[in-house]
Amino acid sequence: MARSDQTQTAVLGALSIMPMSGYALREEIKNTLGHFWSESFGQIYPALAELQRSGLVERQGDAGGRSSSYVLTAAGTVRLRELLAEPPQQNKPRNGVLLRLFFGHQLGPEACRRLVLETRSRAETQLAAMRAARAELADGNLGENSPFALITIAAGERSAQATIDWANDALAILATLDEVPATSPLRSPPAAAR
Amino acid sequence: MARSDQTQTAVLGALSIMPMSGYALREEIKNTLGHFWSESFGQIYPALAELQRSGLVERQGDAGGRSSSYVLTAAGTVRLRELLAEPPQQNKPRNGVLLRLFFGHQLGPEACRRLVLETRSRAETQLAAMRAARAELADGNLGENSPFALITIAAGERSAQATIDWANDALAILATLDEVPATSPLRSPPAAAR
DNA sequence: ATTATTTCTATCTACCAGATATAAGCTATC
DNA sequence: GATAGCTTATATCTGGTAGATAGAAATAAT
Repeated sequence: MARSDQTQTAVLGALSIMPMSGYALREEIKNTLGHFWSESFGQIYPALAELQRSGLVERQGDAGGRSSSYVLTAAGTVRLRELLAEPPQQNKPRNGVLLRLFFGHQLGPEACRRLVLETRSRAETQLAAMRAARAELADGNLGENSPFALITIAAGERSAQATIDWANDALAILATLDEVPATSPLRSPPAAAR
Repeated sequence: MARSDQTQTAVLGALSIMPMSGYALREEIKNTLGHFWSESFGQIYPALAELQRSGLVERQGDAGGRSSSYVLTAAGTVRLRELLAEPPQQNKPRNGVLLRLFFGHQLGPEACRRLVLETRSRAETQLAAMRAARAELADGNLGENSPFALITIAAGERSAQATIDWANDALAILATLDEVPATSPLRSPPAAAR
């Protein structure tokens, strides 16, 4: 599955729920799929052009002018199912917090602590947002998509909770560090072992 | 923090542990930091060139020839601490599994189940790898870095466990779906609500 | 010694993320 | 009710990155 196909999948999927303009696509993806997916204009507009050329999508409303929205064609629906059936490609991990903590010996224990606390705080915010989304879903807004949306919300909750638990693990480990005064964090530490 | 600075941070950090060639850097980053960080040649070599120009890193061994390794200079160590102190930038989420499940109505319940099972299986593998890494760490390989490495391993464990728990949630939700026969997954479903 | 094969190192290209530009509606003030 | 300023909506542009590919050195095989 080529890289850009991933964007096509998201765009076709969103249009399968409701016709939208390119701008609206970005907004919807950000708001509804935001906690596990993201697209930028630079991906969406080329993808729409390509999809239109292939007849998977049609432009509706005053062309040339603005606020033209795109609609899924029958071929587009078929293509969407094909794309969804392909194996997902996982993106490369890049966790800036863990990178900093791995080199925590250079950064110093206090800064490490702050980093962990901030991360925990963000995770708590996300957990609250997921619970709110779950409550809103219970009011029955999404029709047939509801159980599937629930699955993605559950993922957000589990992930946020795991981050909170890990933060507490990390704080405990950092606390044991302080007991041994060891090297001052701002002076040159000895060359690392190995 | 510019984007390429992220790579500089990883490169300087790795070199702070031991001098290495560009190729070895890639290997080390993949093996040791692999579960939360990744770099490609296309990032590492330009970063090394830039770091050398700025005097943060020096080329050691037979220049011109091969197997030249890079060493951190004193200025490089200072720079590394600066970079580590900057706020981490979080990368955009792109979870292909959740994307597919969100549009599960188009994909069909059976394919969804398979997707979840595969994800759980991968998470179990990762959990085992993390536990092995923790055991190896207990044998005392990394010197002063040990507690920090432990923190990143704990993150891997928590994350893997969360994925496993979520997979079980998801399977339960999918099971309730089957009870209502609803629409056949391969025939055109009615337009989604909203 | 010479060729084949693997490993190590570096460059090159198509594509993406985010910033920036442009256009359309909306509000307020005269 | 006209016009200037402001906000929202839409599209393009550019620097930078990922992964593929090329090239060089060493090792192994014959």
